[in-house]
Amino acid sequence: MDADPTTRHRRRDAAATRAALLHAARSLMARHGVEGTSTRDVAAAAGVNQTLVYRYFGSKEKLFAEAACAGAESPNIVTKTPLAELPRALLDRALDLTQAEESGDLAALVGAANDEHVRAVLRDRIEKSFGALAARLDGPDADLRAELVAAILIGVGLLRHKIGTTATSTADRETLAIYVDRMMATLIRPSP
Amino acid sequence: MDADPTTRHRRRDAAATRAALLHAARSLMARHGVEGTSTRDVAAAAGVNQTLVYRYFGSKEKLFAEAACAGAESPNIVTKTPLAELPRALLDRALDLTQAEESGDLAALVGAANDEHVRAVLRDRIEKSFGALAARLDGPDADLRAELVAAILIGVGLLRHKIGTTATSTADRETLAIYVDRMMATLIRPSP
Amino acid sequence: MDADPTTRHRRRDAAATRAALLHAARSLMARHGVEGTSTRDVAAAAGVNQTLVYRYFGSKEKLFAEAACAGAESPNIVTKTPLAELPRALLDRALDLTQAEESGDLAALVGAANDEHVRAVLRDRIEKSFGALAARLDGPDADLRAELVAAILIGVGLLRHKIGTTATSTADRETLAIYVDRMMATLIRPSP
Amino acid sequence: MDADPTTRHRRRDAAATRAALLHAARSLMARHGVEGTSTRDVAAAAGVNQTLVYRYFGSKEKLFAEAACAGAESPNIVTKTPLAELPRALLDRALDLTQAEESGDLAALVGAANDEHVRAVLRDRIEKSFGALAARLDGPDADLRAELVAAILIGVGLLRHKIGTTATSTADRETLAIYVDRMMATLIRPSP
DNA sequence: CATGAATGAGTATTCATTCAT
DNA sequence: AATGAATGAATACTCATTCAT
Repeated sequence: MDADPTTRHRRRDAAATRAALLHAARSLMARHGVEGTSTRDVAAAAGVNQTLVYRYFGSKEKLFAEAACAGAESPNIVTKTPLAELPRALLDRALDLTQAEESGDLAALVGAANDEHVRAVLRDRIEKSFGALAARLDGPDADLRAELVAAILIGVGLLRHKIGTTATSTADRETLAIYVDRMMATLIRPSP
Repeated sequence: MDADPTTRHRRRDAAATRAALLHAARSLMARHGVEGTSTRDVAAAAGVNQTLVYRYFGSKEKLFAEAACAGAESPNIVTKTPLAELPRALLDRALDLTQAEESGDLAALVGAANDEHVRAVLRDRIEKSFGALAARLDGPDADLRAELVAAILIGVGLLRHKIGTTATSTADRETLAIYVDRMMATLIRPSP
Repeated sequence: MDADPTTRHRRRDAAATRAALLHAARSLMARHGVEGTSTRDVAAAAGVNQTLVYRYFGSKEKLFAEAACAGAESPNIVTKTPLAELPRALLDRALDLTQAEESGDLAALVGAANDEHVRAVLRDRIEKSFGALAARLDGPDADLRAELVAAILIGVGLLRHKIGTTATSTADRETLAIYVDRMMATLIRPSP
Repeated sequence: MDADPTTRHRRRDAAATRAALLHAARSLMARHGVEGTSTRDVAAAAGVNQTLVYRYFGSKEKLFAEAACAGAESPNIVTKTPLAELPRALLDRALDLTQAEESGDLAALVGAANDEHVRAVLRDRIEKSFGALAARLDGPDADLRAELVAAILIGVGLLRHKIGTTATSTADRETLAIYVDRMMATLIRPSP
């Protein structure tokens, strides 16, 4: 598919270039934050020319804003998983770094959200995803309780993958799941 | 006696200048992250000349590393508060923005930790503070459970003060305390 | 076709820009030394944007190192000129300031060599150029005698063009040639 | 002489501090040039406070200008040494690095003379020292011939101590003296 | 006499961004 | 569609210099 004789310069089509830039942006953003990542870094990681950032996204800020939303299109976990299994499902997703880089890990994005645009995108994204969870919760303060589920994921994800405190980083997933499940259960079950 | 308008040069008080720089660094770091804050910004916020950053701290990185440590000297809450009252005490401290800026709010620091030096300082700080809590916990995985207490504070703090999701930002403190208390209780009480 | 006043951006000619920067660097370096010349000065003298120094050379040091090399590609004088005529030929070249600025005058470079990188380049350059002369000399200490030929050119060049002592600066070239010829003759002729 | 009980802060008297600064300035200037040496470097090398540069010399430029003249007060070599022995005497002085740093080696100063003030001082110094030699020379162009004696010292000194070309750096002094003697002889003897 | 505190202008270097091809 | 050339504003950091004690 690279041998199309009509393309000379064009190894990748536009869509692939865009996607490569978004992927690189997400990955670098998780590690170094928005301000700590240059458009040159992103372009280099994507293997394309720096100016294509501007061709496809208009500005650095817009690139990162779009990078922060992309991947949020699969909130199926939140809406489809039986509530009893939800904590474990969410934890698995949060701890799967590969998927995290692909689809934009919540904790990584929160940790990188020092840019107001990114923050706005992220706010919307969280409210939409966990708003869907709130709709499934009985009892009072459903919105708040749903957001607190997100808070746990964010806190655990940051300690494990960004700060790297010993216990949280080295705990095996099963052990971690026990405590996360207990914490989230207090939020998901209707108040006693 | 500080308002004498005839002085062109600032009051010559090394300790006060250092402290002003640290305070400004902590405040800006919480809002814009380390990479998003310039030494000029810090100096301007502190009302002192930019070069004093270098006179007193040697480099931007060292300034922020020290800013991330400072304030950790009061872990009395963690060690002295009765366990039953600890969740509320920790939450109060985390939500008190004034004190947060003074003494280095945990969530704010985590959100700004895109710099490896800052991360290292923060890791040590968390492990020391919450290691002291772990020592008070009965049952297995005390270290992990203590760190998860920190995770909750970080998650809630970031949602409320940095991302600003609606429910968490607007919840009154009493309501928030109910759920935080329940979550933390599952960690603090010996496992059933 | 270079004088079109409607172009805001300079003519896009990478080779010309590089060359202009090298030329400016050599010229300023001769007058103010490496440490005394800023990249802004160089860019301004070349009429180009300062950042192009970094695009084309990577750093100030590399710019000046390359400036110190360039021009050494014409050691034909040393290898081709009959030995009897060599002193005059070398003197003419050393006193021709126009050519000196173009191709990197020996004395000027030596006078500017307070940077270790520049010194290294210059050392190699002198050893190569005057090593070729040594190969043509009969008798003992050929290498040393060849380098002493260079020493004379350096000493005379510095006194005449940099320090500006009266006699050496105002002497006409013919008179100077008499004495330089005598001095060099003692080096070039096989020892008696 | 340090135990005077009436001095508290004053380890060195004013004259000693001045001298220490001049000594340090000369030494650093020879190695890194004027522009490459900061007043802080000088003060540190002299073991005194940086501001004393301004107390004693008024400015960096004046410090270095004075450093460039100091030490020139012993032109006895030029005036007293029998002409036949002069080349060797001058060479010995030029190659004695210890004395060079103390009294301001000619070549080192020339190599550092990228500052106009320093150049002016140096010009005067050379013209005075070697003007005294000119007065002893018979025949035409005495001034020029005397300056060319200086040129040889400068060229040899720079190659040997600053650039470090192999032959000149490694030659033993006796061998070097042979050729320097021959070169200078063509200048000192009345023209044939 | 000596020193630490403070300053503003400058340095090398990198950034996001635009132009021309 | 894609690329190299060019730009101006910013960044971290250093300098020579002055003030206050």
